[in-house]
Amino acid sequence: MPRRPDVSPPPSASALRARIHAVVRRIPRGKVATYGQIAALAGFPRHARQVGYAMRDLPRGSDLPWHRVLNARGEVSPRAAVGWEDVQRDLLEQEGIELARERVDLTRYGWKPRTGHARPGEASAARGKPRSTSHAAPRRTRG
DNA sequence: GCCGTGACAATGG
DNA sequence: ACCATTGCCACGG
Repeated sequence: MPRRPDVSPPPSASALRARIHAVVRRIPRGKVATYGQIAALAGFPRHARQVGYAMRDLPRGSDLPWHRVLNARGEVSPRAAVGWEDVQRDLLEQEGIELARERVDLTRYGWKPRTGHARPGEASAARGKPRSTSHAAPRRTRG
């Protein structure tokens, strides 16, 4: 067997990254999700930061809707390369997502993937609740 | 294998 | 509501 793993397919993307990508890809147009939310949905709670790195390492021209990922406050997170923050905001508005004072109202544009059976009406009730943004499992704190 | 870094998050003042 | 501090974790040098 001739040499093999010369340029082997180093997933380069750990299972974690692959998982993150899969979740980000599911964010519907016109909606946004937070880093912590993505991490939790990917099955890795408290790995919000890793989501940020995964986004940062995305190749230019990626088909992932990376612009729909915001921080827990509904803001565009600052990154190393300046200038892209405006690009992200543009992409968001392009989808009809409003930014009030550089901020997106998560209660309105936040993506709520069906986890179980959320009834309508509960949504309005949830508004104003001190949601820990940790989603699903409060486990521990911070993350 | 230890140390510093970082597209995050929660808490307290 | 804003700012500073603390906690968490994978990754790279």
